[in-house]
Amino acid sequence: MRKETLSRIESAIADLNYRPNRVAQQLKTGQTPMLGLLVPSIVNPSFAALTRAVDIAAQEKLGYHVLLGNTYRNQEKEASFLDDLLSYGIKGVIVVSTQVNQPHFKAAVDKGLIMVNYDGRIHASDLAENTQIDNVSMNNFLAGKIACQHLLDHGCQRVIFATESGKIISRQEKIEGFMSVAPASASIIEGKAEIAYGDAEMAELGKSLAAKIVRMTPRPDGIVAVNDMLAIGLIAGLRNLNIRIPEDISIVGIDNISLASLVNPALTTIAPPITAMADIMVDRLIKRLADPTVSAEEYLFTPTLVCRDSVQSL
Amino acid sequence: MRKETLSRIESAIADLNYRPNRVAQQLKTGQTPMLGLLVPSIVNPSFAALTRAVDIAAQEKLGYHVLLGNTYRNQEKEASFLDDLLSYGIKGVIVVSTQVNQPHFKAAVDKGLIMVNYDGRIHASDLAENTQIDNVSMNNFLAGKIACQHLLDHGCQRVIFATESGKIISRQEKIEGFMSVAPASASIIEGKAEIAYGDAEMAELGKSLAAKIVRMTPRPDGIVAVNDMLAIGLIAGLRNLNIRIPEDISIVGIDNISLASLVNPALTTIAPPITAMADIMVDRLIKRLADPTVSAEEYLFTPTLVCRDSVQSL
DNA sequence: GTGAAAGCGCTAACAA
DNA sequence: TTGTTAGCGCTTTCAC
Repeated sequence: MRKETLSRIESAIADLNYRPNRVAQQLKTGQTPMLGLLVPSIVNPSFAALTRAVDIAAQEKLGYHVLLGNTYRNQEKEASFLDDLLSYGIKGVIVVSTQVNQPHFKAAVDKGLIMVNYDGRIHASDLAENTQIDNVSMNNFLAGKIACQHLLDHGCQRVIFATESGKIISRQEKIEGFMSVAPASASIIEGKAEIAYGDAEMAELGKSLAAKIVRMTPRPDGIVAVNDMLAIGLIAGLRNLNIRIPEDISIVGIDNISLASLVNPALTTIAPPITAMADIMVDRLIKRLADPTVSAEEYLFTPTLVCRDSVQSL
Repeated sequence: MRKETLSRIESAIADLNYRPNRVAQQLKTGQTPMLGLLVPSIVNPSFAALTRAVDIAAQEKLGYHVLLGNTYRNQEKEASFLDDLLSYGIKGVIVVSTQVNQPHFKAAVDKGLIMVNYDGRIHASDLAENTQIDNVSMNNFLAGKIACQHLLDHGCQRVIFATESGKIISRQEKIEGFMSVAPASASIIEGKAEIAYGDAEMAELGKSLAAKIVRMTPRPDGIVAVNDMLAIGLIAGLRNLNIRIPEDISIVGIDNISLASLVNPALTTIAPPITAMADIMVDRLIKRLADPTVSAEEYLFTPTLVCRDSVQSL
């Protein structure tokens, strides 16, 4: 166009203080720069950290905003959030720590939602084949294995795995990884948390498991906790019972939430690469939004050990 | 309408699997059931807790969704989020812990955004008069006063107030409340946190202040921390220096984040009534959205003491 | 290179 | 009580 025309337009824009109306834009094009993010509860520090990573990935590179949904592990809330996304014209959603092979998720996919599942709770292979949902998670087997191996390397003889009960796949895989290197005597200790979405229940469970652990004979000298919140509760509970950490018992968590560095002693843990994982999730969504024929895939990320002070030194 | 007509419509709805398109609805009516929420960082537990409270207030009662914006204390991000809200047609926003008398906020209000400020950083009186922004915060003076009084009641003789430096109004008021009941010898100890939006910097500051505190003569026996994260850092730092909490030094925080009950010893703190505060904020937004002539007001909420284990018993 | 017009899916006002 | 239509602000196609 002629630069004269351009400047005429630009002055009109300035004159009228014109801002394009995205709603009209969206009505016309069917596109909106938003993504949905469905988490059990934003108050859980590990979901908060993931939310930040997703927000940055979406916003920084693509100018997309993230519409957050808390499910509080309530199926109706899940279903209604998915419906709302669709009616807002938002077509991409990341679903966190939830079993996405349930009917309401399938229905949403059928209605056109592009979905990626983070930290899925069913076998990824089942997922991709049947449901066209991407799966992104850390290699949980490896996480359990690295954690256990670290304890063994630091002289632990009697290791156990502490977890909430319930057979979701990520827990199962962590346990298998743990068992793959643990001595035959190793055992699993578990209990049921009150509610499964909040922020403190997992730590409360840790406190109650601590009481069980001190009564074990022989007493364990190394614990892998299924996640950091549980590990933090374990530390608090064990210290209350006059167990020294790490002198008497070493503890390794999984997740590397920011709190891990703040507790006393600072928690040694296994860290998933959340920035990279968030990047991939947003990428996949954008890619499949642009071309819905792209098929779902599985992405497995390698976790790393973060050494702090909750494991006895050599 | 005739019930016959109604059923004809309903069967058509079912037939076509009809779902109203909110985007078109919004284009027509100019209304959308969404609110903006601008926080420094969702990873900070106290903002996460507030976000949950706002989400519940908006969703449960009104079916509104919340669009979350993280500013990371970056003015450009603030301004661009406000612009985005406007272009999405979202007209109500809650701005958290930010100085809303800055030009980009005023500009957004001029363009039609209805704003409420939570935990504002300027005098509420300045705000309401000039800018048509509601102000909702806890009575910070009272928080500081209650905290200090609790220490005195439990036999502390040499109390200090620990804070990040910088003269924002909420800090100032907490200090004034503290001073209103503290003995003349009481002092303020402060330091600069590295970054002001994250999750761990405040706790790091606490650790570094701990070193200063042990060197004070006479050594304090009671500390009010400006917020819980600082208090938690203080506890960690002081324990590393072999100070016993609460036997040697008692500590009171402010905020009552969920972590407060998890640290060792569990933190005694001052709790703002965030559910009630979130309810009022959403209410105000809805009310003023419906009738923009309603003028801005200030709401001051009374905090309560939550006793745990970080203050010596009598 | 520029301007005009149709239409996205809905609501609200009006006509039948 | 029911059916029709204009128009929200944009993008896209087409005519000029």
